[in-house]
Order: sequence, then C-alpha cells, then structure tokens
Amino acid sequence: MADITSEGPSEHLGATGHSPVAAADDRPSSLVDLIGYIELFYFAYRDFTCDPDAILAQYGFGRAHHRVLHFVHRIPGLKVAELLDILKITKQSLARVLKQLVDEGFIIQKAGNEDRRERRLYLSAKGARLNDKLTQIQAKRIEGALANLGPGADALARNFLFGMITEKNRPQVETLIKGQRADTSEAAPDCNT
Amino acid sequence: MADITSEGPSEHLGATGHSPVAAADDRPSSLVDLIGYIELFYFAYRDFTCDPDAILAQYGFGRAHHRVLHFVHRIPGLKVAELLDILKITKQSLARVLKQLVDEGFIIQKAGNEDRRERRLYLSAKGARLNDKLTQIQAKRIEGALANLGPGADALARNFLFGMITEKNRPQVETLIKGQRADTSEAAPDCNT
DNA sequence: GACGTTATGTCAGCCATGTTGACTTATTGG
DNA sequence: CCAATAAGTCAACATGGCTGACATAACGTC
Repeated sequence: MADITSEGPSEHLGATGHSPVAAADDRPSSLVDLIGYIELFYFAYRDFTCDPDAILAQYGFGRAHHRVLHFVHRIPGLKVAELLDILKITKQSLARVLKQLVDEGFIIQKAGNEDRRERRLYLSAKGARLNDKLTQIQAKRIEGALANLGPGADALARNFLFGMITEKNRPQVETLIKGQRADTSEAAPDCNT
Repeated sequence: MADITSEGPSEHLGATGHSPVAAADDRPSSLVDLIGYIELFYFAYRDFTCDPDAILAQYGFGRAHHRVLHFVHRIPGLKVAELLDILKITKQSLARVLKQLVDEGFIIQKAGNEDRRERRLYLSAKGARLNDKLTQIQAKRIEGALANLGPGADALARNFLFGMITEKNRPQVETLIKGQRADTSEAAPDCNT
C-alpha cells in the first residue's frame, strides 16, 4: 500500500488539555500546524450559515437572498451596480434572486433622484423583519462564541477575520463595515489577483 | 418611502482608529454591534476558499473534491460512512466527486481488513501532492492573518472558530482536529438541532 | 444454508446558485 | 443625434446539494 499515510513533518497541534482546540503557547509553527484552521473554518462557516438557511427555506429563499437582504439593509439606497461589486457575482445571478425579493415585496426599488437609470434598493418593512430575524440568530451564535473568551477577544476575532480577507479587498470591506458606501475600484476582480 | 432605512438602535461599531475593524474596548455590545462579523465571516470565507478553487479548477475539480482530499489525508483509511458523517452530505453527492477522484488516481480504495464491505480511503502520491498544494496556500493565508496579531492570537482565533460551531458538533470536530477518528453519534444530524 | 442487515454503489431527476454570451430598454450627457 | 451607461432579460451550462429507488457484496445469525 506504499507510504500513502504520512507526508510532511509531524502534525501535532499542541493541545495541552485545558483548552479544547488550541494551546496557549506560541512556538514557531510550521504550515502544517495550521491544518486545524482549515477544518475549523469549514465547520464554523457551515454551522454559521445553516441557522439562516433554515429560516430562509420557510420563505422559499436561499443563501443568495440573504446576502441581498443583508447588504441592502446595511446600505439603504444601494445601487444594483454597487451590490454587484460587493457580492462579486454576475448581474444575471443577482437578477434571479433580486427579482423574487422585489416581486414578493421584501425589497423596494426606486429610481435614483439624480440619475434615473439607477435602481436604488431599500428594504420594505417586511424585508426588514426577515433580515432582523436572520441577523438575530447569527448574532447570538457570535455572542456565544465570544462569551467564553476573555476580554479583547472581540477585537482580536474581528482582526483575525479581517486578516483572512484578500488584501486588495480589505479597504472595501473596511468601509462597508462602517456602514458606508465602498469605493470598490481597487478590490480584487475575480478571486485573489 | 417610509422608514425603511433604520430599525433598531444605533449601529456604531466602535472603531477607534488604531485598528482597522475593531476597537480594543469591551463595552457591553447589543446584538446589532455584531453585524460586522456577518460580513467579515462572509468575505473571509469567500477569499479563503477562492485560492484552492483556482488550483482545483486546473484539474477539473471543485470545492467538493477538496473536502474529500482533505479529510482522507487527515484520516488515512477513512471509511466512506465516516466521511459522510463528517461532511453531512448524501452518499449520492459524495459518490459523484469520490468516483472522479478514484478514477483519476487521486484516491485509492482498499477493502477493509476485518470487514471487507468497507472501502478504506487513502490518498495516492498524486492525491497527496495536490492536497499539499491546497493546504500550503490556505495555511499561508492563515499565517498572514495571525502574523499581525500579537501572541495568544493563535489560541484565541482557534477557540473563536470552535465556539462558532454548533455545540453538538464540537466533540466530533475536536477529535477530528487531533487527527483522530471521530465518534459522530452525538453530532447534529441536519443543521442545528 | 437461508435470510436479514449493513456498506457501498448507482440511476434518474430536481433545485439553488454560480457562469457566459447576446440582446433590449431607458436614460444620460456631450 | 448619438455613444455610453444602468439595468433587465433570455438561453444554456456547470457544480454540488437533494430525494427515491434499487443493486451488489459481505457479514452475522438462526
């Protein structure tokens, strides 16, 4: 069966027992020591998204609808083009879910004041209610995760996640997080690059 | 246009300027203060997965193939049933990608010694090489994210992600992360529950 | 040895959400 | 008037979830 099982140096993850997944020491770590993150990130994101998914399914919606609701709530009056820049999907993909949300009265479109070609997006009261439900359940999970980690965990967790974002995209996300309209001109067009 | 724009109390995120996305203080935060996490998590995971996606595309593979490679590498001799318990997808979904990986020689199947119905899964040298490439690129991103966050960040980030996982699933993930075979009997079957 | 259970594989089809390419419509601004 | 822009739309395709039904081989028990 050959040497299928092991490649690379030892993959001990340095658990000392008092902490579920990580030790408190900071030995210089080889890259393979970081494998656990790949799994943690995968499982964490999966569970993080499954709560809203369950609610959305009751409305006949999916994850894509959630994203639209979320960012429209975050930046009321968002233009379609801006939303495309944030989500980095094609307008055809967006149109499919946006049309549903508009048709069913969760999102309201209004022509721009200065440029009437623009369709400014707003949540209806109905849309805001649904988005609130989704936000609440996700916020509770985050709160729970932070609760057991001493002070300073909040800042550190945010900065860790921020650091996971491709450098080129960080300015866009940074302004977005402040609830501002992002200048997306420098952000990565495809994946990394 | 009614009051579409604002619901809930003020959504300031407490950025003080010296840190890109988070302040160092620990005021009691309302749930809406955690909205930034929803975005950070979304963007971070998107960028985290896009690096491997680009490599996988060169092989005609997708994200689903990556997961199989990853966990088979992690637990050589993994049974199909165990993999299904980890990924929580149907065997039909798994079969589609697993068949490709086996047919193209990235994964080797071997009947179990005691129970010859079992198909034990192993990476071939070719599979190990591909998986290594994927691990390397993701590990580098993680390393970069941790690099700017003083000592203790590693343990804290791991514990934060761990805390984001649904409680019922944590024992499974914990043993998985130690590179052991997980007892999945208690894990959440669907989403949360 | 027959039989029920288990592990795995497979066929067929559906859904959600991403993609590309081509084209229309309304509006803007020079 | 006309080119450029914002948005919408149609058609077709890929990936990766899902369900239901059924096949095969091996195990274990009576």
